[in-house]
Amino acid sequence: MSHMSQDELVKQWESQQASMRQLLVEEDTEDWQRSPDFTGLERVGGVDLSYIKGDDVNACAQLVVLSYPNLELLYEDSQMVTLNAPYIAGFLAFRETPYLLEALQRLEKTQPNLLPQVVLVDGNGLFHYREFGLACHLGVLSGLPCVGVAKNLLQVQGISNSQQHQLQIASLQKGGDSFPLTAASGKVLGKALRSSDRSTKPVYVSVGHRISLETALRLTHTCCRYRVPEPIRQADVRSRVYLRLHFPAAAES
DNA sequence: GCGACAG
DNA sequence: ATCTTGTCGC
Repeated sequence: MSHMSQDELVKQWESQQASMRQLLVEEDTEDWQRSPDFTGLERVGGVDLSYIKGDDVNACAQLVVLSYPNLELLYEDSQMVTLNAPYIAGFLAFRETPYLLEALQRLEKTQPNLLPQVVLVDGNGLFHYREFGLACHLGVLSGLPCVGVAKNLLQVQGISNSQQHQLQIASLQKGGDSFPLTAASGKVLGKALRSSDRSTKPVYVSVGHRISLETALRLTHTCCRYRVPEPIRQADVRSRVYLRLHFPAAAES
């Protein structure tokens, strides 16, 4: 395994994505998802990894669980991890998923009553080269409903950061406004969402697993106090604080 | 060769 | 992802 070239590794990974892709569920499967006000939804998870500058292998994996709809912290877990896989665009999941899964498993083992009913993931879901981004990967392996929320546009399947795209962004008037991200095939892979009235730059929402795009969009919007939805923002903030606390010297060299 | 490249 | 201070506005 360690003698594999990056070329062979990528082929291996592509094949794994293709097989897991068949297990993906792109529709609502939960009762709360059908409710106009998400009645029955009480816990939303957020996951993220924070990195140390100039360090390719040490990172902090973070899971938070917030109450819904008040978005108050119910649970958090920070864990230093050693990364095995390199970052290659289109294969982020192979780098990060193992540690996010471990965090979910620790929670399931110790306080199963706090398991999130849906997880917001820092990265794309279906909006991906092969329609199987990090949020899909984590969703299929955990079995939990997942939503992908990316902060930057991934230019895939004919979708590009063109003048047309910029005009569409400019046309978003208020928080909750959105426009579809349509692949060359005609399939809508995700939506660009103006997440709050104050933010100009949209976030890119896509289906991870066991949720429809419309529901994913509505959920993401209702989780936004700022541009980045609160579960992901909290995971990001708290994992950074953890690194500062445990690796204060990591700011040198 | 040039531009893109989630995190 | 990470590097970083100030600045403008409410």
